[in-house]
Amino acid sequence: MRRTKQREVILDELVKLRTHPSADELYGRVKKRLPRISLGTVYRNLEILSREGIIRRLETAGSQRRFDGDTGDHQHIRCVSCGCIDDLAAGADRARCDALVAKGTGYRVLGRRVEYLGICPSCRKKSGGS
Amino acid sequence: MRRTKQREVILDELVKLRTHPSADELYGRVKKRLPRISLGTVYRNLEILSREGIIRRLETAGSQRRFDGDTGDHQHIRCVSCGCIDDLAAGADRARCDALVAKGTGYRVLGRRVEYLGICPSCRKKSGGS
DNA sequence: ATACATGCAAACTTTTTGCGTCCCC
DNA sequence: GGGGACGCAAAAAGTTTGCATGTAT
Repeated sequence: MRRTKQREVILDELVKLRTHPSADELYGRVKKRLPRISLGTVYRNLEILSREGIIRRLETAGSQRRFDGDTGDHQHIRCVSCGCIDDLAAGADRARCDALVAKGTGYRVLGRRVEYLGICPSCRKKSGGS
Repeated sequence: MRRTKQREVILDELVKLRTHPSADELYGRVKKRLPRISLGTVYRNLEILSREGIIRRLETAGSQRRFDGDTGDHQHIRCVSCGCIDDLAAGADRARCDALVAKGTGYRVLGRRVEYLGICPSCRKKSGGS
């Protein structure tokens, strides 16, 4: 992967932002340092960096995709009112965990969303994966 | 809420589909029964029905929004290969639960995604909610 | 009768892509 | 020097909206 000024600044801004920005929030930040950068370049680099495992593409709801410069194992908590996303430490317990999360983040916890990820039976058949 | 043929057919198709369709998959189905219906009507009704709590708008990743005719408490499992989404019974345990889910669904379970939902401190301040 | 819903098309938002030029290795 | 990356602009893809007309209550 080639090292360009644009890629470097995009990564730098993403890592230091900690707010899980969307592509064009990040574009706004980066443009202050590289006024001639294009939004397409931001998208292309976010795509490449996440494919390489250097950043993480968040799988959250909402109309825009969000990105995270922290690839460590952690979950998120999202405000249903303003949509902001904060980090949560990796471990998690269950019912009583809500209280811990609330205490740790200051959020009023309304619920949690759990979605399993896997390979469905028909895709397993196609690719032969066990 | 007024009872129209369009709304009725959209709801009927969504409830019987069980595949968590996107708006335009549903549009395709509904159009077989009401050939003159427009995609805009499908979107408008999905919005109204979910606002009324009659259907559920799924908060999953992916570029398209998906809808669920089953509003009962349950989670989902999604195939990272083809993107299909299946239902999961409400309860869930943890590590050993992966095996149960795998056995129950036939999926190869790769992981789970947990995201808490709540009201962030700054929104709590604004609306005064405890 | 009238307020709400529909069909259609245009507008919007977010993301992707084609193309000619540029620059990192 | 060559291939990946860039900027720009157009295209895609998904969703929302304005408006004139239709229809459920």
